[in-house]
Amino acid sequence: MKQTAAPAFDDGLKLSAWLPYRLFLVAAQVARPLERFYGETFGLSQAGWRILAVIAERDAANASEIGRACALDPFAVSRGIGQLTELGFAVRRSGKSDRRFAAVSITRSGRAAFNRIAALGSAIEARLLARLSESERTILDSALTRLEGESARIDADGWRALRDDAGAP
Amino acid sequence: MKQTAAPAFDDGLKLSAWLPYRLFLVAAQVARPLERFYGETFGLSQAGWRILAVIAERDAANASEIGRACALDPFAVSRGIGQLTELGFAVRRSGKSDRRFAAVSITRSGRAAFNRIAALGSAIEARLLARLSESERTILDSALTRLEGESARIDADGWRALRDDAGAP
DNA sequence: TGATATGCTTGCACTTTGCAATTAACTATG
DNA sequence: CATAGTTAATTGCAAAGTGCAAGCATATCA
Repeated sequence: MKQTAAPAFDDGLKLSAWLPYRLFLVAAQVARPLERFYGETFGLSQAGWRILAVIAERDAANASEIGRACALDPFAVSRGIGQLTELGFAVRRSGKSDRRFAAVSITRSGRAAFNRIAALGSAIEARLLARLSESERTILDSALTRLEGESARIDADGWRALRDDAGAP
Repeated sequence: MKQTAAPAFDDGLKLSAWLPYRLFLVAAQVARPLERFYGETFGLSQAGWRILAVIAERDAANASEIGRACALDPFAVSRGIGQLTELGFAVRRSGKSDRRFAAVSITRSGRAAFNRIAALGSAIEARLLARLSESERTILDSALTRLEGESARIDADGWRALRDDAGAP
């Protein structure tokens, strides 16, 4: 059968108006300059930065805690920690009671790097928040909390559950 | 110098409360099941899906229009179109007036695939929106419009501009 | 008719990712 | 106190994705 340009009707999904795409777009556009900065300056990957941010706020985390805190699978966490230790930004010591759990901590120079990256991160957030009113910020905050919960459920349920929602396409 | 676990103060950035990360998290969690679906079902990549969505709503787009519409660079667009044509979801014809511009159109089966993916996409969006009140949706919509604009500017300005904002870290 | 610019594509090196298999450490059981 | 089973983390490798230089076709200008 010859392939032809097809005139036809659509599901009404318009990419630029589809909520998940809009969220993605803001996140991606804003992440790019930051990523460039820590990539060029420290040779840090995205996963590395996320892990660095996690261990900057809790001391002696193990890999699965880190993974949970920044939505990375164990492989990515392991590699990210490897990168951070090579850069001298983190140290692994094996856990006290159970030595399967590596206790990962940030180093002095890791914290210095974190602070420099976080300063840019905060500047980005500030520029975004400057476009919102006080009440919009409050509403966005509480809405995002619910969206985080629902999106986690959607992810966990998988697409088969969605197909049933949608009336089995 | 020996690397040691470092007790110290921080920039206040907490990953889980940082707006860009929160937006990213929702977008990523929600994208995963959809990606799995179109990957397993059609062998489509993320870029492929975005392009498919774009050519589903405008007929005979050229590569740079597509790129602008879904935030992909020309390389990614070219490869994505390649994938779509291999799958029989799109056709390239060379443009009428200027033959450097290839006119890309969706095919009948491309539209069928789009409709099935879009049904899931709409189901996802519906589940997210169900967690918001009517007024929250309105506010989120208008807030996102401004955030999209600001994030595009942040991206365009690059990180050096941010450093100046932040007080030169 | 060059010379230059533009839109797009291709090839190639590099990085990231997904997954199976492995190691190491702990736990429960006969 | 073996030993079989579980859990946390790591490693190796193939596949997929990305970034960039160079290339090709077309168009425009001098």
